Amino acid sequence: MTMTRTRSKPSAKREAILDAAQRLFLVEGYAATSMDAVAAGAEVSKATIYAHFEGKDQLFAAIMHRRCEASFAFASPDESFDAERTFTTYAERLLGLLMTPDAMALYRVVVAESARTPELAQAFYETGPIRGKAAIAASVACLQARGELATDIDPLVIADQFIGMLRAETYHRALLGLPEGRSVAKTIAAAVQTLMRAYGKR
Amino acid sequence: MTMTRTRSKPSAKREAILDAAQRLFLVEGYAATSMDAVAAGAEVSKATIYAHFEGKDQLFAAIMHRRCEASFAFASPDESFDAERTFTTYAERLLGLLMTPDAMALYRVVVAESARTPELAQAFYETGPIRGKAAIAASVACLQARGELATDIDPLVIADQFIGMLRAETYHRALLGLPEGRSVAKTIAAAVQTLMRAYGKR
DNA sequence: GTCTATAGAAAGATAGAC
DNA sequence: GTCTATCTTTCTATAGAC
Repeated sequence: MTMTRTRSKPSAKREAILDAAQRLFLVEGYAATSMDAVAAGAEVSKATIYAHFEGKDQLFAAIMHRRCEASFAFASPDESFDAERTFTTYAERLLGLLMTPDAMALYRVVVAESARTPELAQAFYETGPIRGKAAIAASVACLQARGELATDIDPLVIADQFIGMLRAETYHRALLGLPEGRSVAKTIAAAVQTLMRAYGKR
Repeated sequence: MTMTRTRSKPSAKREAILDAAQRLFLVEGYAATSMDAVAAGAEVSKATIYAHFEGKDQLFAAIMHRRCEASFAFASPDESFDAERTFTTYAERLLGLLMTPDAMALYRVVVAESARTPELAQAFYETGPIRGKAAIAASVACLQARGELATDIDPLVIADQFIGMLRAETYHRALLGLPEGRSVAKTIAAAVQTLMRAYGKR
């Protein structure tokens, strides 16, 4: 009752600040978001923000952690699926996540700040991409053990290549705010086909 | 002799401004680079910058065009190469280009600004990535015609997937400023192998 | 913890002389 | 075209009352 650790008590104001900051950072970007705007959005005074967070940097870091934790909670496909269906399911889930406006906006800001704030980029990479990749690699290893995929290739390499193909043209255009090129469905189908032709055992 | 079109006369001051701006934008990022800093770097007054460029936006756009034109001048591999060697050569040239600190810094800024300046992202995409992709797709079509690659696949799809695999983990980590994971050489070898296993005709 | 009010610095852009 | 000097705005951060 006497303790008041900053992190443990999610006061209403604190949550309001986080919500407003998330909305603004992801829509406007880091530099273009002012603390005044966050204060206005949270209907809170600026001084209150500084009572809860050390500064703009820390506030953004808090947002990023929150988003990554929420986003990359990644259910694996059913283990009874064959290789093709496993890949397809992963692809749909991954792109469904990555193509979210929020996820793309977060990624834009992380990329932009990575040159000046490597810790941020590292935290992002470890709570985000690495977990997705590990999940896919684990499934690949499982499929290899079952004899559905060739075994003379590192599961991590397959996972990287798969994610790379999924993040090619279609995702890339969306990230840059350009009109859609190839459809997501075609991108997925093509990536799955390539991996199956290269490493499938049927 | 009487004409003084802004673009045609590359005055020394103008070049100095562009050089200083390029260095600063790519190292510090767009937002973190002030016009004062550019002026100081170019040893020129701020007013002179505004005499040559409409504002910060236009200045950055000029930098980006200059870089893209210079970077993506992309020689195709020898036509006598087989598929494997063609892919490998492209991969080395492409990653040699993309992994340049300058190229990564430019890409970071373009990504960051794309949400607020779509024209910039579009100009980048068209002077940069699209040209690289078209060059690779053309070579793929040529290899298909020679019977070295399967013909039941769109050359553009192969080009996209190839670039995607090359830009996966290794490049991605570098972009985010993280320590190197897999080596560039291994990434290239693995991507070429996957494409050859899937679509090679030997 | 929360507010009002403001400090203090830095930014983008321009006026006017030469 | 180029400069010096300055305007105006906006930003992060804080002091001090409650």
